Amino acid sequence: MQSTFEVVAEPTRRRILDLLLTGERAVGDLVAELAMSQPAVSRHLRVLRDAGLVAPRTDAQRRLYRLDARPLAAVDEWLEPYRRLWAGRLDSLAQHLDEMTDDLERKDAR
Amino acid sequence: MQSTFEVVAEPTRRRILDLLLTGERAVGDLVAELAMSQPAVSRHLRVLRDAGLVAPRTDAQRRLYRLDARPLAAVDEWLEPYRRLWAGRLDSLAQHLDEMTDDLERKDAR
DNA sequence: AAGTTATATATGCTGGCAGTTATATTAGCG
DNA sequence: CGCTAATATAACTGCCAGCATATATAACTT
Repeated sequence: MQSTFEVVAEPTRRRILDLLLTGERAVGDLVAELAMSQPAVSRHLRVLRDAGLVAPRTDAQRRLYRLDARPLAAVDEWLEPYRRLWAGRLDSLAQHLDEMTDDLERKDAR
Repeated sequence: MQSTFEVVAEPTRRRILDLLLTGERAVGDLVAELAMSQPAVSRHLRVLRDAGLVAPRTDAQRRLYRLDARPLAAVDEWLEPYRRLWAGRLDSLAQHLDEMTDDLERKDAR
C-alpha cells in the first residue's frame, strides 16, 4: 500500500480528485474527461480507493465515486511546520499562535 | 524536471527536508542520519535543489544545505479546497470566510 | 437466456527512479 | 606538489508504476 503522498503525487489522480470536488461521478464520466483508457482510470480509482480517498456507490451497472478528503489531512499536517517559512516572516509568530489556539479548540470540541 | 508533489512524495526526501527544518546541514551529516550511501543522498539533494527546495552554501570542502520552503506553497494551494472537507462541517463556512479575508489582507500587504 | 452496458481484473510492455560501486572534482593540508 | 577529505557525477542494475489490449464480471434489457 502506498502513502497518501505517493498516491497524490500522480497528476492524473490529482485530476480525478479535483473532478470529484464538484460531486460524485461515474467511471465513464471520468474516462470521458481524462484522455485515457477505461482500465487505466479504473486502476487509478483502485489506488485512490485503497488510500481511502474515494469510495464507490453502486447505481445499476455504474459505480459512482465520491471523494473522501480525510487522508489528505496527513499531508496537511506534514506541511504544517513549513507553512510559516514561506509566509511573511513578521506575522509568522502570530499565525503560529493562532494555529495553536485552533488546535486547542479542536481538541475541546472532540 | 519533477513537480514539487513528486519530489516530496519520496520518503527519504521528506526526511531530508524535516532534518533541514532545524537548520542547515552538511551532506555528511545527512548521510550519517539517513542509513544510506553518500551518492544516494547527493542524488536526492540534486532533485531537491532542482525543485528549489534546498540551496547549498560552500564551507571549505563541505556544502551546507539550507531549506527553502517556498515551492511547498503550491502543494498547500492544491490542498486548499479539500481542507474544509475534512474539517468539521459546521464551522467550515466560517473558516472559509476567514481564509478569504486572510487572502485579501495578504494581497493588500503586497 | 442472450445480448448489451459498465466496470474491474489480467497480462505484457516500457520507462524511469532509487539504490549501489566506481570515479571525477574541488578544497584544504603538510 | 602529493595526500586526504568532502561531495558530485557516471555507469550499471533491479524494480515498480503506469499505460494499452484483451478478457472477466456484474447488472440491466428484451
